[in-house]
Amino acid sequence: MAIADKYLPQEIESKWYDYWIEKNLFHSEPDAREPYTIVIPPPNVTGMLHMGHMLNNTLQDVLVRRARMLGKNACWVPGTDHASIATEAKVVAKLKAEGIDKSTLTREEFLAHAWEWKEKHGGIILKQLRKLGASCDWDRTCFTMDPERTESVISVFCDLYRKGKIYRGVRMVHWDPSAKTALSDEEVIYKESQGKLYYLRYKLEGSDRNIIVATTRPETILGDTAVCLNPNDPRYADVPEGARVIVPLVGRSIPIIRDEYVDIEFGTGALKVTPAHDVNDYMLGEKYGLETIDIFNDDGTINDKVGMYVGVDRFDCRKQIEKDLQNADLLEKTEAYTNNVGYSERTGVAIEPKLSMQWFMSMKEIAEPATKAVLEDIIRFVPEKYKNTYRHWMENIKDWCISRQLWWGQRIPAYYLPKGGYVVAETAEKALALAQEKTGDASLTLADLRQDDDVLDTWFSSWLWPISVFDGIRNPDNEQIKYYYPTNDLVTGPDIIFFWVARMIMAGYEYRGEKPFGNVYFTGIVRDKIGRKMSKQLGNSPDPLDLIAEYGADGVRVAMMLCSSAGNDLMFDNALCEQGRNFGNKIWNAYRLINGWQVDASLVQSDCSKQAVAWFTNRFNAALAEIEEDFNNYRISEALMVAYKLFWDDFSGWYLEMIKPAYGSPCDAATMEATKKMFEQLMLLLHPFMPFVTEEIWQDLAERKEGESICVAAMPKAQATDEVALARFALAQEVVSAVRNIRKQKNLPQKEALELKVVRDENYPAEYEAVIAKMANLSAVTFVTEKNPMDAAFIVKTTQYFVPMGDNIDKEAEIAKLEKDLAYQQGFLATVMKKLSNERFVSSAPQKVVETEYAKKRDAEAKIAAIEAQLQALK
RNA sequence: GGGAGUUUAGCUCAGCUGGUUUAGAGCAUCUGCCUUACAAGCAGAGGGUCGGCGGUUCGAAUCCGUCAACUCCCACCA
Repeated sequence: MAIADKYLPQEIESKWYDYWIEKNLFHSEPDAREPYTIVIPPPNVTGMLHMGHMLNNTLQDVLVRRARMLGKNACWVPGTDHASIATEAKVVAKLKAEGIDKSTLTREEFLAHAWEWKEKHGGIILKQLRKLGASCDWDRTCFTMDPERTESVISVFCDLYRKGKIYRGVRMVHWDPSAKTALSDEEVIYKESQGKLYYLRYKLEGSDRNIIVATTRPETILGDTAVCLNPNDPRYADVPEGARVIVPLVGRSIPIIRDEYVDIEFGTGALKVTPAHDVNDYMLGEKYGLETIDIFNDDGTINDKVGMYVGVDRFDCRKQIEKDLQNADLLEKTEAYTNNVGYSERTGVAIEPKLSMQWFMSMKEIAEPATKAVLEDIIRFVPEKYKNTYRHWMENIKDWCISRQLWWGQRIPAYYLPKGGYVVAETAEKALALAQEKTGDASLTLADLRQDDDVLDTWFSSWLWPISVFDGIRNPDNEQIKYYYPTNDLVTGPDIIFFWVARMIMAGYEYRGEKPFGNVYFTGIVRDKIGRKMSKQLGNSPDPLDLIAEYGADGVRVAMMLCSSAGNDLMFDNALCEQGRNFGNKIWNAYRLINGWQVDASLVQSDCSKQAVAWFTNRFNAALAEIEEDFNNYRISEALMVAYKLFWDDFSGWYLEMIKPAYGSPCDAATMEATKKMFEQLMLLLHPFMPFVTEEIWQDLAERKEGESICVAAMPKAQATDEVALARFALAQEVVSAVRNIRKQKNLPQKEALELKVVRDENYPAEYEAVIAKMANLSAVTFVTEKNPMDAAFIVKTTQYFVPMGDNIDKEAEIAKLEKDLAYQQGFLATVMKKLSNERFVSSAPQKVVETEYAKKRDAEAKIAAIEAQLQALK
């Protein structure tokens, strides 16, 4: 197979993905190896890949591919989430567009449409992940609403019910009038909204006096059942006990109550109490036995309880009431007011607090082991700062409203009896048996039972995900769950720490007695380059598939990794994709270079090549150690940057240039072999980041058998490095740079070989002389003892070097340069001396630190002496 | 209202338990090169009183206090 001249990622990427799938390289089954498991955060089944997914799944793939190459049995389980509210909303909208109203359909008819929609759009996102190179075990693809997962969810519901952890009751819940369902606390997003504060006149009965009440929601006066004053408010001290007021417009007489809950400072110190539509009012209502008047229909329009504004939407009603109050002279004034309003996370409409019958799960007890696990680092959060957030939420956890008034989802397995009461069971048949037992009526039939209409919160199925994907709920002792659980890493966004992460931990301890994962890596939010969150409305989010088409998946992956440090938001810029693609191009061309060399077996390896091989081997190991350390700390972008520089600067910029034969000349066998070996190692190292280009080259580097792949090749392990040798080589690199600099300044062509003279001392890297000679294009290196006035000079560490310039020397410029350097060295020496002349520093600083200061002093002094000698020679 | 975090070069970020040349990287910028692997490149250069002020210390980007700006989370007093 020949490598193409031009790097065209699109041409290799789909080829290798197909190969990996065909050879079943991502499939995992339990075996003797150590498992490495990740479960994917399941995206919405009908969703499309966005930049957040891109980031998240690239990270997971890097971790999984690396683990696989480290010899672990890597298993990445993919799947999708049924996303009940979001999906149901989409289906309702689609039906509406076709002229079908959901309310005209039966549950079964609606679900048929929903499944059809799911079949049509479902799983597109998983196809898109393949383009990215995601090495998921596709045979294991799960869906939160497939039969296995559904059965698990229902069995957990029944189990928790039997344990007394699930109960049903009327509570004030967050109501979404668009989706017409209750939501959990976590599904409400509070946003500052510009509104008005309305001052309404409530006429005191049997008096001319008005009590002025300030409210942001005048339409709720329809549901007012009291006005509350603070008992310590002197302004109302004269209002008699048992006094009543008239609700404006409505004309209803309601009592005045007194409670210290009311803030004297706010508004007029008088609060209208609407127990059906405000959480705090509800509590007051409970305390004082007030009537509750629910004035809204499920869709947020006014109902017929009061007989006014019937059928009017809540926001239209507010406007109308304002006018009507004004006309009736019951509106004292209005003023601008900013307050926090809750909105539905899914549909975006303003939440209505509403009293309703819902199912809840008590959380306090189940939260305890889960809190402990994170605080004691049994589960490690990366970055650690999220431990605080987690702890705070867990320690103040509230009961979870798990019922939703929707159809798309797992239907609650509660069955109501004809004469009241209900039973909970996994199946209708079991429910019937229970019902017969409970009522003592053996004649009951299935038709007599009515199943609860509600479905469960989507998170009530995804919280089981790390267990349910291995069937660990239904078959707790099966081989799969025993082998793969607990999983290793979870990669997700901090925005779902409560929705999902916390609850999975709780489910893990409740149903496995063990953590669900060892580490949680929290990604940041993908923003555009000026820091705005990427959103559809702003149109600032690139389509990941377009990016892949333009830059290749490897390039986009590199882009994502380059700008992501754990827990920090990342400013994404297309320029990063360019950088990623350029890196692929660099790798490609480096390979083309060595691939083009002829090997002459009779050639003896040059000194330069020998030195190059030894050095790069050393350098590679140093980088490898760094990368291992970075991975241990989940510093993925730093690991990539180390590998990037290793390949670009050290390997391509230095090593290849050192061993490169003259144009048209062959390479010796030893160097060629070593180079190919190193190239292969580099490909292995880079493979988790750039799976496609590395596979293409790896396949070409040697004869491979059918079915072999870099995916399952062994990752190199760091060997000991010789730091001293690396430091000595760095000196040689400095010499080369200095000579190049002289060339540049004197405008000398690269092709013209120069002579280098050295005042040799212990800091001259003689062992790399051949390298210096080749890289700086030197005709000869000679040793001298002093400077010739016609030489250009430079110093590396303490060693003086000269390049004869003939008549090309610019004395003034040389002097200026040397004097600048001298000033710097003198300044530096001064700071060192300041420390050393401080007695307290010498006596209290550690010996080692003092010694390095003395070493700096010696170096600086030697350098200054050398510069001064050169200056003198010039003058 | 409570809590957490951030602030280092034009941009994005490293800098881990204070001492390793008077602060690093990548990108961008500038200069010179179309040198037969790569112009998606090569060679070189410039660029920061580490948000402000104060303190601890022999020594502070690093620890403490304080102020400022920004971000996020939680709570939800109409």
